[in-house]
Amino acid sequence: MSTASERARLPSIRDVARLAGVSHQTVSRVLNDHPSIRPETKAKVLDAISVLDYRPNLAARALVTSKSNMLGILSATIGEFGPTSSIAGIEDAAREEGYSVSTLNLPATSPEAIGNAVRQLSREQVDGIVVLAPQVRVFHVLRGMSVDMPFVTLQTASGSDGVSLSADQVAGARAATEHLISLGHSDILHLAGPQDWIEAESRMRGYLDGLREADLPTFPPIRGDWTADFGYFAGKELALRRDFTAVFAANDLMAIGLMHGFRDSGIRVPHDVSVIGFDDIPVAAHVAPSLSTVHQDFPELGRRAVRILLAQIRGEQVPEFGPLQTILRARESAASR
Amino acid sequence: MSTASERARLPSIRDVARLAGVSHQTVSRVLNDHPSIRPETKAKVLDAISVLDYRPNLAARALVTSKSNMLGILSATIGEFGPTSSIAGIEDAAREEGYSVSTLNLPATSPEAIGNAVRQLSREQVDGIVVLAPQVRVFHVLRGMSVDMPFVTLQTASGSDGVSLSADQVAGARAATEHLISLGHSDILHLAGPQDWIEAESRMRGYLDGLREADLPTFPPIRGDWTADFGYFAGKELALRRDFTAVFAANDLMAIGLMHGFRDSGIRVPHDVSVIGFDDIPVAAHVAPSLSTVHQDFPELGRRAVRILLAQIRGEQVPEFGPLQTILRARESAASR
DNA sequence: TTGTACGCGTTATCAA
DNA sequence: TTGATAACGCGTACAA
Repeated sequence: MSTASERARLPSIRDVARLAGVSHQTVSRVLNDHPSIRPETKAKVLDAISVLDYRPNLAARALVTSKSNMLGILSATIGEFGPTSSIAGIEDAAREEGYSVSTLNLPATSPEAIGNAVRQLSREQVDGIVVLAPQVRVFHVLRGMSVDMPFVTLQTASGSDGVSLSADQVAGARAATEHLISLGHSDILHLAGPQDWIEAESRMRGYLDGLREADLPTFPPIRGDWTADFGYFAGKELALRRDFTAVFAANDLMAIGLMHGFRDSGIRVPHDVSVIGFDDIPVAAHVAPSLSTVHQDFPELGRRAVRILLAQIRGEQVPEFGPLQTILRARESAASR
Repeated sequence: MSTASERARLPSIRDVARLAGVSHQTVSRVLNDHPSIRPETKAKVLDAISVLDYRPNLAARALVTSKSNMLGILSATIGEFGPTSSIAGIEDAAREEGYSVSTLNLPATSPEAIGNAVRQLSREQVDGIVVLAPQVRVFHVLRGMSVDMPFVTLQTASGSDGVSLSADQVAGARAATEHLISLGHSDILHLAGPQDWIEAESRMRGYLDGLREADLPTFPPIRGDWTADFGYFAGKELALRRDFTAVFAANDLMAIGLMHGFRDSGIRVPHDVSVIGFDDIPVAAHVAPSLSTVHQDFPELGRRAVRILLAQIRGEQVPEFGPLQTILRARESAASR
């Protein structure tokens, strides 16, 4: 039985050097692919490394280089499908590039909380931060506090000149709206996301653009909170006014709740009212009626964010991505009048 | 405009010492709450710290203490609701205790992949690991390779003597089964999770226990993959045999897909067949018919894991938690015959 | 109660 | 191509 106190010290670069019969500095050069090193020396060193199962101490390396090979994720989402999928993409892409990932969930979106979070991440020496904080205010606070570190936001706020990217939410929302229009609907409501959310704004804009283009009347949006529960209550409320034949919900969860509310109020979807959502969550195709929605590739978004961030960190040319395509998935919940 | 090259060096412990007129060691003592230090000295130091906005360099600290104040999460799940919610709980609890969190998604469950992942985390000097790798084989590999670090698994494999915890899956599954029995069903199928998954085994055992207790016939389980798509195809298949009146699906996603498959086959839920799921995902209450299921508190699971892990790391008494309660949520999809 | 000297494991600099 | 030496910022041991 080995106890903690007996635990042997891990081999250091000097142990490797001793075994290989070189200086520790030569070992360091091998580790960092330094060009000028004789092949046979390199072989000896690599040999010693594998014999000792040596692994460089990342803390020591971070100390001297003041680079941690670590990326931070600053997240202000609770566990929704989209952001969660993007985070997986971020982590995978980062690991592929040899970076580890430190995740931090914002407890609040107050400027102080954001400041603390960034400071914490900076204390951890992360080389860059990916921000998944879809609230507009987080975005502004971040810009205001002049973070001394490269960072990328996954959502594009309007008028942002910083580096950021996103799927083309506006186009997707517009496609959803146009789909409803093409089915013959002219009185289309929008069940929007919360006031402060960038995505909510984009999707609402797409909705407004679509209607305006078709010279159709717009309605003041209903402000939701992304949850299915809210959608349900909205459905019950909307059942009392019947001045519409279709609803575009800003996400699938609200759309599913909405259909439930309609169902409980005797409104049949799509017979009486058509519904379309956004995100294409895994159950969208399986609810009754199956939910028309707009698909987007969340993990790819995360991967792109990492590529941009790493380019910034390394001082390389920042890649230009076109907007990530969204795909309309027409299903049963939206039908012609 | 300040460029990277001009970026000032962050203040070090010596800068603080100089400003406070003490030695860097005294500053260190203040930072670590050393008992013997004169209040006025401490005040001077704290003052200097705030003037300089000094923050200790974590890499340097990690180097000298060989503790990183960082926890690792080893995850082998793709983005399902349960594990994702638990991860959020882990992160929050860890941050509250002053630990940062490094997440690593397993690309595969092969022994090599697991070994690499653990080594990577150990290179990062994490002080402990929370394992969310619900596959039995991951569990075994981990036990076999004698990890030189404290670790906790979120799932309890049968016969495990290591530290681990989980909600009482067996009891929950049994409650689900008994619910169906109490509704008058006697021919109850089980749509199980994948062979290798600990949760799948537990839920199946609960199913079997429930039926055996009631002296009812058991059926060979159908092995699914947790996805709604699989549930759908299972529904279409099962529609061809009508030797059952109820199905217990091992998770909500499969249950929802299953109901879809039944619907497409002309089988009405719950009129012809009752269905019950597991997990209580956010849409469960809103699909049609609303899905009976078993609720569990995933974030709390994560928090408990952190508490256990930290106790191990600190050499404290490891807290004993009772099994996390599961709660039956009876809804429309399961009805009496 | 405080300070000095040293070492943690690595990379950078300069000389050989 | 290689090696000696000096940092990096902090905590620990010991001395004052």
